[in-house]
Amino acid sequence: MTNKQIAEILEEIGTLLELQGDNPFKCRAYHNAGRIIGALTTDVHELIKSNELQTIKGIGQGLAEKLIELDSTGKLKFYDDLKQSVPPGLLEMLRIPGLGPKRIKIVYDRLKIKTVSGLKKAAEEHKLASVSGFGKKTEENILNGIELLQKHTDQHLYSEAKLAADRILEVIRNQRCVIRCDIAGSLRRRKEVIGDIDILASIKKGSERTLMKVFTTHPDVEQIIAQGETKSSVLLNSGINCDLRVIDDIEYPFALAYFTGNKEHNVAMRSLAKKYGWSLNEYGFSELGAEEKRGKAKRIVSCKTEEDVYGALKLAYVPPELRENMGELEAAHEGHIPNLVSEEDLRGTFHCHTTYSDGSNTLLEMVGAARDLGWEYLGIADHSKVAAYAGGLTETRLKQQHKEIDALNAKLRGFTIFKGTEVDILADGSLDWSDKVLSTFDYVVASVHSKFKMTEAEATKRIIKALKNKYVTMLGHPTGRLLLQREGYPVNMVEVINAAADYSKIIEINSHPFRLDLDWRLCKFAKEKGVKVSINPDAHNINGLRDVHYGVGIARKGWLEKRDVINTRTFKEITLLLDHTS
DNA sequence: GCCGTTTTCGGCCCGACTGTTTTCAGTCG
Repeated sequence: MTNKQIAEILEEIGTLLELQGDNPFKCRAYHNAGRIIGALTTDVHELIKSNELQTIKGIGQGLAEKLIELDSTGKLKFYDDLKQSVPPGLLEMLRIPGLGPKRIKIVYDRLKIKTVSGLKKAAEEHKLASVSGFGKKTEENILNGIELLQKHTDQHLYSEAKLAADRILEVIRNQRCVIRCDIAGSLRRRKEVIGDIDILASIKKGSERTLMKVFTTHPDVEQIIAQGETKSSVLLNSGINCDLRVIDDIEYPFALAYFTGNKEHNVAMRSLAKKYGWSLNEYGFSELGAEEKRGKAKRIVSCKTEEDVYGALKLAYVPPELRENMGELEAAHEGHIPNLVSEEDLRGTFHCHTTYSDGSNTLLEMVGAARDLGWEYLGIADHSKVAAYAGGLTETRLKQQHKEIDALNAKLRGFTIFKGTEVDILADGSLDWSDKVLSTFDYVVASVHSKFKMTEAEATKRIIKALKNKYVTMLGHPTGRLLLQREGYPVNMVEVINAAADYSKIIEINSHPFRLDLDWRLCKFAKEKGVKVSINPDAHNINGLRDVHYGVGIARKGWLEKRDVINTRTFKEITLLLDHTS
């Protein structure tokens, strides 16, 4: 059993105990343990073998015993019993914003409601308001919450979908009958949020059934939705739908382009083909007017790769990320496709938390992980003092952290740790650190973490006031939608970016879900205004560092060129950029 | 559940907000 699987079980135990109304500190102990195990770099199995499990802070005797049972038998009786006693629908109900374990327990105990649909019905029939502690407004909020939940239920983060898809792809690719195989669809275009996974494979003739069998019996498959010779659909245990399509190799580049999309890009490609007197579909180019049926139309242009398909239309290759019919075809025609940011370009990142505040890895561990990624620097930005919920630093702790950073920097060769902070922008737009404290940082990320129900004008004013502070380098998670399935505060990003340009501030982009489409447009506008962006994962552990690869910065690289992103510059240039804080 | 200890039991993160109450509980970050 992997650490990640163990971590998920511990987290779930914590949640189930909450739903049972167990001691909140006990619940927290399980959640803590889950987080800790999830961030470990050593396998739990190894720790058990070397008898070191209980040396980890947060793992005591009780948890150690459970982990040993889990490790040796692959099962945990305590967990299985717990699952039996809590209806699975209650876990689903927890995902409704504004509804927590206490109130779920109340509706379950009093009204015997154990599913989201049951809850919805009860709210619609105003049965909830009769329960003490519930009122009209709560009913409305629950209904709104359910609507929001259902709207996003079929959406998945790029990072999660990519991991799930890679596991399938690896198996398919290794089949002897497979000639070529790729991820297509929105996942290939690296959309921040995707609906389902599309996989395309070309195979040797006659092996369709074999491959479909391999696909539908993959260990990650939870349910087969459809199984045919050219297309099969499954539901993965990650909750994501996955389609596999099989085609002849000669059609591969056309099919790959077709199934990658997006739709608007495909339409534009087809109308361009028309200008050359051709018709383009997922099987190839054919003479206009001769597109009776697949295989019958004469293939008039032979293409081995997607590059050939674009080339046939006198276009430079368009990277999947840009295929949105947002001007990329014109750019490809003129040979102006931008030099996009890639993972290899990243030299470091600025928004990282450690155990000094709410991170789950130590400074040293974070630095080690960054070096393993081949980076040249890491910026540490732990929370400021008002963020007590996130273990915000006191000035004493801050001094201690700076001392530790200085000592490490003195030892490290070819690597630099930057002293940063994620300072709270307080309700009135002032900052949570004094100018004196702010002057001790290499850079300052300023973020809003409180009073989310602001009007757009209030939020914008608050942020712009913070940007005026001469010590602020960067605006943290700017678009104000902090969490999955939860509304944040509206911000007038046009005004904010204009202010960022006026005060030469950097705008951070990162992988917070459901605000990423906004970030994409934001990046484009920022570029036009000459505002630099910084690709930051808002990492809370060493695994989070890698999220930068999945985050908007890379995922939706869009028109972002290397020169527009500070993290991709050489170390020397970054220090220059940071200089304006001093 | 864990942790730390003046060692076997008491404390465990806190402030804002909301909607329900009539002084507070639940939820959130």
